[in-house]
Amino acid sequence: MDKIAHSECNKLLVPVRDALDILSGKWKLPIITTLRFGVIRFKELEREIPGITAKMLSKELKELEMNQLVKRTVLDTTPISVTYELTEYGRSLETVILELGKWGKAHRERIFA
Amino acid sequence: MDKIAHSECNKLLVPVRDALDILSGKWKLPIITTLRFGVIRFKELEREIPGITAKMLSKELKELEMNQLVKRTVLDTTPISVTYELTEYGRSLETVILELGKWGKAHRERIFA
DNA sequence: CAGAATCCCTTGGGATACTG
DNA sequence: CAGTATCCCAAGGGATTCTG
Repeated sequence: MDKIAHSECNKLLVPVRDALDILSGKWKLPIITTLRFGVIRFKELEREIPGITAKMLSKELKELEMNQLVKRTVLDTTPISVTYELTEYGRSLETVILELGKWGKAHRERIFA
Repeated sequence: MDKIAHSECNKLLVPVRDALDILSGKWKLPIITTLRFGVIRFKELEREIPGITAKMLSKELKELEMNQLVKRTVLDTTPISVTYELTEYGRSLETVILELGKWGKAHRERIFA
């Protein structure tokens, strides 16, 4: 257990934390997976994700947009409507989510057995 | 956006959440990556992970042990010492952590550019 | 040494009401 | 419709003290 180990350890840890932060929280995952189905309006998202409040939805979408994972589009209707969709980049999360799901599925089977 | 979509969505979501829960929190990741270096005693872990308190270390190790990721061994010394190590199963997390790290690294480069 | 117990503060997130 | 503002509560986690 030396200092070298630590600095290498941290080099690994920081990006892992970055990825984890993006997926963390109660609602990021439901929002992302719902957006996999296409271009969806705010209200529609709110209805599709049981239990979420407008406040949380708005806040999480803003974060996802800042991370370039989601694209926000304002439509000039009356009243206005706003749509959200995954960016091409956002879809790159699919791999890592699938990997998490694979491990989680195996884990679940192992623990309940 | 129909009901079918939702039930399939949830089938995916639950295991992903399971995996995420295991990695979540401030200290699980540092603990796991530190344990990659071998069999380590409680106090030594506490020293190796800057900022962690005994309370948090104890609590997180207990959770990891419950999930069969970590093995706890009590040594009959005076005073007693307790060692922790990753189980073979615990090492299976490496793949998913690496996957997260890969995405996180690319993301970091994308955002700061 | 290896923790458990206690106290306290900060953060995540819910409920409700309001606005352009 | 698409949010924002405010208030509030529960959980996560830190500091300190205590024990076998």
